[in-house]
Amino acid sequence: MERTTEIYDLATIYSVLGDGSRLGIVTYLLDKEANVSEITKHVNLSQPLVSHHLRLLRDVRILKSRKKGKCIYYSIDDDHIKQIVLLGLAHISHGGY
Amino acid sequence: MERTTEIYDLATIYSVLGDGSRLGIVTYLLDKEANVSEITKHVNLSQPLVSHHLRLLRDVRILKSRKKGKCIYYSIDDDHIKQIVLLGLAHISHGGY
DNA sequence: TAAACGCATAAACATATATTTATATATTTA
DNA sequence: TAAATATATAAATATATGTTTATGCGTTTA
Repeated sequence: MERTTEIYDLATIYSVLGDGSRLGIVTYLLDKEANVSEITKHVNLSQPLVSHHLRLLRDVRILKSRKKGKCIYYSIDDDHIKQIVLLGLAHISHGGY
Repeated sequence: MERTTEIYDLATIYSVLGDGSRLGIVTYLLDKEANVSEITKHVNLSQPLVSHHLRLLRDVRILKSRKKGKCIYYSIDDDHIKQIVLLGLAHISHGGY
C-alpha cells in the first residue's frame, strides 16, 4: 500500500489550511458565500493579501469562485473540506492541543 | 461566536500536518507505534531531521512518546487526530484536489 | 466616455521553516 | 569502564512563505 502521492497532496491541503488568516476565511465561509470585500472586512487584512490567500485556497480546490456583476463570490468548493474543518474545530474545542 | 483562538490553534495543527515528511510519519503511525530508528528508515530522511519533525509533532500533541530501554517509541496522541487524518485521506482518495 | 469600484498581479522585502552538519546526552553491552 | 547504540540539540544555511506597496485590468455608473 504505497499512497505517497496521496499523502503529499493531503499535506499540501493541510499546509494551505495551516495559516490563521486563511483558516479564518474558510471558517467564515463554512455556511455562506461572500465576495472579496466582505471577506477582507471580516479578516481585517489588506485587500491584495486577501486576494493572495484566496488564490492559494482556490488553487488546491478548498474554495471555488463565481462572478456576479463586478463582484467575485467565494465559497467552499467541496463538502469534504467542510467536514474536515468541522472535525478539526470539534477537536480543538475538546481540550485544544 | 468569536472563536479566533480556536481557529489559530487549529491552523497550527494543520501547519504541522502540512508537510509531506511529517504526514508520512503520522500515517505510518496510524495503526502502530514505532521508535525513531524505525521511523527514520521508513521516511528515508536523516535521523536529526526526523527528530526535529518528531519534536514539532509532539509539541502540538499530535504524537506522544514513551521510553523503553534505549529506544523512544512514538505514537498518535489522540484518537481525534487519527480521525482527522483518516478523513483527509478519504477526501484525497475521492478525486484528490 | 470618464470616473469609480472590485479584484488581481507583480516586485520587493521580511520572516519562518526545512535541511544539513556537527556534536552532545543517555542507555546498553562487551 | 570503554565502546556502541539510540536519540536529541544547536548552529548554519537554503529555501519557502507571508506581507507590503504599487499598479493593472475589467466592470459598472454617472
